[in-house]
Amino acid sequence: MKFEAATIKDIAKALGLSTSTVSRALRDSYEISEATKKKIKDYAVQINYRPNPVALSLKEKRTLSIGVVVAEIANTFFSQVINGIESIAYANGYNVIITQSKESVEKEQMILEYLTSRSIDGLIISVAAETKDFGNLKQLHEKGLPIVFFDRVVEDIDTHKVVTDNKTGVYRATEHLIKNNYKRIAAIANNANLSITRDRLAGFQKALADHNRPINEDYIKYCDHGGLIIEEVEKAVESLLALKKRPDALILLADKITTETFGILREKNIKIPRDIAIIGFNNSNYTVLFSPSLSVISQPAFEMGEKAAGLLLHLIESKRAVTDFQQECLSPDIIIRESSQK
Amino acid sequence: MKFEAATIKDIAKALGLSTSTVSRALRDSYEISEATKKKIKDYAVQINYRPNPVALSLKEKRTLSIGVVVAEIANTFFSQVINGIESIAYANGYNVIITQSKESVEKEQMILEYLTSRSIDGLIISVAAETKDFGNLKQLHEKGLPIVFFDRVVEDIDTHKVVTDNKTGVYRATEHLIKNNYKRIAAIANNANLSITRDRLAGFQKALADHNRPINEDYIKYCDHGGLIIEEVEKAVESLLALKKRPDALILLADKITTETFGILREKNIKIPRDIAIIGFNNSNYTVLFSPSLSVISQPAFEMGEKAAGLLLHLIESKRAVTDFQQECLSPDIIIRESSQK
DNA sequence: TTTATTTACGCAAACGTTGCCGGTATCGTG
DNA sequence: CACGATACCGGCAACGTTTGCGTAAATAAA
Repeated sequence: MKFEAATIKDIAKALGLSTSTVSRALRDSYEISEATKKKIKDYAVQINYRPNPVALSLKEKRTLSIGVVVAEIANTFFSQVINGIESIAYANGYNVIITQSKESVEKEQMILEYLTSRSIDGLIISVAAETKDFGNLKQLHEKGLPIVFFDRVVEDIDTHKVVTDNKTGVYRATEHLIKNNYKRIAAIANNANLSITRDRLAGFQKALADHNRPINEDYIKYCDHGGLIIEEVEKAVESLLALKKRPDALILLADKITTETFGILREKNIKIPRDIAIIGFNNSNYTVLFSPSLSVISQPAFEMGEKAAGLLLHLIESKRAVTDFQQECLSPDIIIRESSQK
Repeated sequence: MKFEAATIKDIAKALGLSTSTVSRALRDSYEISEATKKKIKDYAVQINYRPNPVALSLKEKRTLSIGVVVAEIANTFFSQVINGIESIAYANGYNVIITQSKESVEKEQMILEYLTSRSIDGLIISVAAETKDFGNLKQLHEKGLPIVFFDRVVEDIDTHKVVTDNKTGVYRATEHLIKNNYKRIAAIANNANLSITRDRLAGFQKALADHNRPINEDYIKYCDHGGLIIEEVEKAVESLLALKKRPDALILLADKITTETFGILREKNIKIPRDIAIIGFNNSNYTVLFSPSLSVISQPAFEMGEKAAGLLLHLIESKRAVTDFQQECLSPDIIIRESSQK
């Protein structure tokens, strides 16, 4: 099954002209007479001619498309970021290729392989939870591929980054729990590799320290796949519940972990917030419909996408190598609902 | 900022060979001596050579990528379908370009313009709610672009289609409401243009008829943007609530409409299911966490994606024009929870 | 009328790759 | 020793497009 489209050659042949004349006419060159231009343009419309972007890319060495790698598009946070990216990209004539790593280092590697072998002009990425070795990303960056990180950034690659102020966000959320008189606050975090995990835990521990609470390592659990595997969340929750001094509040440091923990606690018939209070990261607008309604730390996802795309386009279109990289840090919203107050 | 990658020419020049020799060596042609092959391959590894897919595409007239158009990736149903598509596509060496129409006919048009101007080998699409005129899709199809429809299909374009058995699903859901003794059952549907709207309403009306219930047009409301605009859902709900004979049950015929109606009713402090029962399409796994938990019609989304991708790849790779098109019809799951029974 | 300038177009190369058609050694066979 | 066969490699064209350069004809200036 073939899908043959009209080319500039077809037009040239049909009209007895050269391809260069046709090309120039379509681009409104002054070198072509009005009469010829009209003839060519009319015929182009008639046969519904579209320039071949593949040929253009080969010649211009650019594809006018940018690659986006997220953990999972079903995650509301990421889909909102993508919406932000698209809004800027489309407005500037760029297309967006969306891909998901599913938190897998192998899949991420595959995706990068495909995206970067010259089919994108730049990359916006939030790295997979599993990934420890950023050698290939670093290599791509050194070779000159414009990269912007968002959310989960790689600290030792020097480029633009867009993040939420995770530390402050978690600090305030923890403080909220403390002020509501919760005594034993535990945290379930994403993979310890991730920048967001470090920042969020830092906020958690600082809040505890500032309020003279002990920091107990037993009260911090990790889900290495960001909650993508339900069992790891179950294991984390159960090990917390099994503690002799059982926590009376949980702070959940990743979107998927938040909703899954909620589901697990309901399943176990543990009353929220009476038995255990919870607050956690989440960008879904469904959480208000939960029972009890869920207190969340919500990130300015759309804005993050816009910012990241803006920075990337700037990188792509700047003639000379950029050396002055910025780290945008946006404030999260803390939305207090029923799940975190008695 | 440039991102220059190694080419076959670079290898040829460095080793004093011709590009054709290098090309053949890399593809393990018998015409090249083992010694030369080794030299070339070693050097290729050393400079991290990757074939340029853009050049390949131009030459081979195929891109090994397929385009996917959905209404909104944030919609769980669509993201599950995408996961299904990806699983099949990747396994067959194809890449997937994900795009969203946001139910807008203009955006859909733009996307199709980009995707089809020779940068994809085939298309999987669920059309936007707004779209009435399928002329361009039809044209693309006639020109030979392999297309597979899923979910929202276009009846008068003859190609493979993958759908849920919407009529039966809604029939059974409506029957469930009837059996639970609900008397005045209303429906809120998506745009009347859509195939799914027709099928779902058909199931609704047949169930009513089969149980000797009157079919009242006032009890059917439409949201032309599939619930993407919250106000249209509010308007639909309010006009139903304003009826002298107010409905005691709602059946919601689109994913987004379901969750939004739920939110609106809660906002209005209308008790579910005491005041009004609801059941509706939705694929999110959060609905079980709602209060009350939500009864839903859930579609086999992942499987739909797999099927659609399989059919598309078959279309793409078949040598001769395919004329025998099939319509796969998968059964939905009806999950009864608290929101639809007293 | 001759010369200079403009107008309007064609030719060819290039982007990176593959494949067809060659060609030149080297080898084996008679 | 002559011949064909084989092994190994290069040249060229092509995919669709743009662009620098060349050039003929048409027009303007002298």
